[in-house]
Parts: sequence; C-alpha cells; structure tokens
Amino acid sequence: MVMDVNRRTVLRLSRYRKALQRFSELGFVKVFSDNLGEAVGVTSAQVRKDFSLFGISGNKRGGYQIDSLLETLQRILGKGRVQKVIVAGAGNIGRALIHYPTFEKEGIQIAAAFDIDPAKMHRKERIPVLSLDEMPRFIEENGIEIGIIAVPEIAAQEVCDRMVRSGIRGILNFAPIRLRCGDENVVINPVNLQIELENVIYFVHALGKNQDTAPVNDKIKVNHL
Amino acid sequence: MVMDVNRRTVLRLSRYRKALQRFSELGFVKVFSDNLGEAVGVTSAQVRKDFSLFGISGNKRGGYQIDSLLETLQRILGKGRVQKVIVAGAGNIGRALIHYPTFEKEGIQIAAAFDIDPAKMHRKERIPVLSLDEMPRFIEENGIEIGIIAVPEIAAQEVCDRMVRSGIRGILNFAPIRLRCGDENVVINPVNLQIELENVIYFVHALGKNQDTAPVNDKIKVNHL
DNA sequence: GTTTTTTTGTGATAATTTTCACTAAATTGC
DNA sequence: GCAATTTAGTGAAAATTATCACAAAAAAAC
Repeated sequence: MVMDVNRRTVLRLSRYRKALQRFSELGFVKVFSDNLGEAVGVTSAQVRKDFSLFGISGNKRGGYQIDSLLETLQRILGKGRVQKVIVAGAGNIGRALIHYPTFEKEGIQIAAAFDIDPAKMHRKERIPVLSLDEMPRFIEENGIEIGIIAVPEIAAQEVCDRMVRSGIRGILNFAPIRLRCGDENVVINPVNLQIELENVIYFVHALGKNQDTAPVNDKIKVNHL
Repeated sequence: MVMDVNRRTVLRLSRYRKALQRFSELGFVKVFSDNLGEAVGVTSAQVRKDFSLFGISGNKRGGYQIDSLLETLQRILGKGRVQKVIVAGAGNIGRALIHYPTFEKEGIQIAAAFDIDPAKMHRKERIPVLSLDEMPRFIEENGIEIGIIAVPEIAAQEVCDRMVRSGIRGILNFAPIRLRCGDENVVINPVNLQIELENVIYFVHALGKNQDTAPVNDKIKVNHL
C-alpha cells in the first residue's frame, strides 16, 4: 500500500499541531489519537495513519507525549527556522496578510510587500511596501522562496512569472485565476475566497430545498464542508 | 453508482462558471468539455461527469452553448438573486472582505459588518460597521442566511453561536479554530490562511529535499496543490 | 505474577473520486 | 445520401482516501 504524503495529510498535520499547542497551553502532557481526532474533526484511525506515514509513533496505552509530538510536527512542517515570505499586492487582502496577527509568532515573517501603485508604498514601515519593480531583486538578494499573490486577476500571471523567474518556489495565490507555471518544482496553492463563499451559499440553498423532501440519494448532509 | 453532490464538485462548478464568463466575454458561443477542463485544470471526462450529475447536457459533436450553460450554472449556484451576507469582525480580513471588488458584480452583497470595538464602527458608510450586539437583530430583520466570521479565535465560537441562534444557515469561517455547531442544517466552511500557507511551505521544502534523491514511493510531484 | 483494560499500529476492507474507454449521436465533407 | 470524424454521455475500471477491526504492547488492577 503506497500511501502518499498529499495535500490533505499535510493540512491535517497543521491542524494536529494547532490542537497540540492548545493542549500544551492547557497543561496537558500526553494525548491519545482520539483526543486529537476529536479536536480536529477526524477519526482516531486517521490520526494514527497520518502519524505512521511520517514514522511518528506513540506508546501503546500511553498515547503520545505532547511536547515531543509537537516538536516532531514543527520539524516536519518546517517550523525550525523563520520562513521569509513576500506579498505581491498591497490592496485589501495584501494588507490583511501583512498584519495577520499570528504569522510572526508562528515563524512566518512577511519580509516585504510590493505594489504597482506609488501611493501604497511605505519604505520606512516595519514591513516595507515597495515597488513591484524591486521585487525580483528583493527575492534574489534575500533568498525568498515563498510568495503570496494578492494582486488583481489581470496582473496575477505576470507577477507569478516574475516570482518564479526570480527564484520563488511556492506561491499562495489569492487571485481568482488559475496560474500557469511551467516549472514542475514550483508549488501553487490557490485560495479563492469568492468560490469558498459560493460553496457555502450552494449548500445552504441545497439544504433548504431538501428540508423534508430529501430523496434517498441526496446525501447532502453537511456541517463542516 | 451513487455519485454525490459534494463540496469538490460544487467548487469545480464555480470554476466552470468563471471560465465560461471569460469565454463569453471573448465572444465565444460554444465550448467543449476539454476546453473547460483545460481552463479549470481537470479532465474533460470530469467536466462531463460533473454536468451529468446536474442533468446538464450538451450536443454530441456540438459541445455546449456557452450562454445557456452559464445560465444553468448561475441558477444551480444560486446566482438568480442577490445573496445578502454579513461579516463579523472588521479587522484586517473583515475589511478586506467588505471591500472585495468582485462580490458586488457577482450578486453577493455584504449587508453589514459587525465589531466589538467602537472605534471601528461606521454607521454611515455604504456598508455599515455596527456593534456586534446589533448583529442578532440585524440578521433576523433582514433575513440574512450567510455569515462570515473574521473575528479573533477567542471570540469565534461565541459569534458562531449567536449567528446560528439568529437564523444564519451557512458560515465562512476565517478564525483558526474548529467551530462546533449542534444544528446539522448549518453549513460551516473553514478557511485557514495560515494553514494554507504552511501547506505551501511544506511542499516547497519537500520538493527541495527530493530534488535528485527521490525514493520510489515519494510521489511528491505537485504544481497545483 | 496474572488478568484485565486500554490504546497504538496496521493490514484488510470499504467508500469515494477520478479516469478510461466505448457507444451513440451529431456534423462535416464528399 | 453515405462515410468519416468529432464529441457527449456513461458504465466499468482504476486510483485514491478513509475506516474497520484486530493483534500486540503497555499499563493498571488485583
């Protein structure tokens, strides 16, 4: 059985990590797979399978030591060192990310933001907002690997190309368009807020219609999507 | 074979819709399943399966009429009428959503935002920012069904409970916590920006390590996550 | 020390989701 | 009109993902 480390597994790992942090803060020392599963919304078997995939093992009847498990997950998720990230686009979403409260504590450092609009530039801020033209050099000089695209749809592909040419290896893309990138070694993770909202709207309507006339095959029964 | 209308299918539907809008703007009249697949990043068979699930049919050899297909998708996705939405939390993300440029055009109307901080309130704006205490009445009086949670983690569950009690049926949750909601008929869609970013970071590191020493089982080979 | 209980780790199984591959229909070219 | 070609629609197959269920280990109880 070849079980792959896929996107979903890693997302769950991040959630386990978050849950463990809370448990740790509450003073707990050990945790069982069903505690973690309950906290994250998956089965205990799923938790154990995920861990086994990364060679994480606990103690039979003893569960997992929270501290060491947390350390292991931190290491797997690359939390060992500070991860520098840049943001292209200092509009609404870009600014929200620049000020995202927990990034700093979590080892994610927004090194700079870039925009095409001179009015948005702030060179003297703690997180400077520079000209988009300066982005390639900034990426190269600072060895930035991760970029966030928060520019309008029309500019997104161009910004993506520039990022990749300058050395960016992973992109979180908020522009509502599918970015094409020839390089197989570049990871692109799209986040489309409108589509996420439309998804909620769809299921609210679908549930509304199936209130009491639900046919057998309609397994529309969601709480968490 | 019972194929379910699931989250992913609806997400794809939204993407097809978006692609169709672009095709339509470019003056195209008809489209084939492989055009749509290519635009969205899925196979043509996937496109046809998705459509067949909703009883959408095209013409053999003729493809699909863009206009009528677009109308059908709009209807399925509830684009017939304006969907009113409220936002709890007028912090960075809340404000970004309030000013999200395409919501208006797409029939999504942010009716109001709510915050606990008096300094953030703006009763006279086009999209007013009101006190969180006013939220329940606003939801009831305006028959709001969809809510966005963009408050700090600590307040999210409480806001969720209030929303649901007041009649909200679907929630887009940006707080980095799993919301519990007893009501099976309430849909919750979590969007965790930090976790999405961590996902990119993980795969960038994973790809970096497996540059030329990739073992057989490591199927880490991603472009779009 | 032995029995009982609990919980991990995992192979087997089930469920879900996607892709394949082929039929049938429509269009085009001649 | 007929053959060739293209593309939708879909059952079957494959691939992926999640769950079950049970053996083995550790701890607790007695």
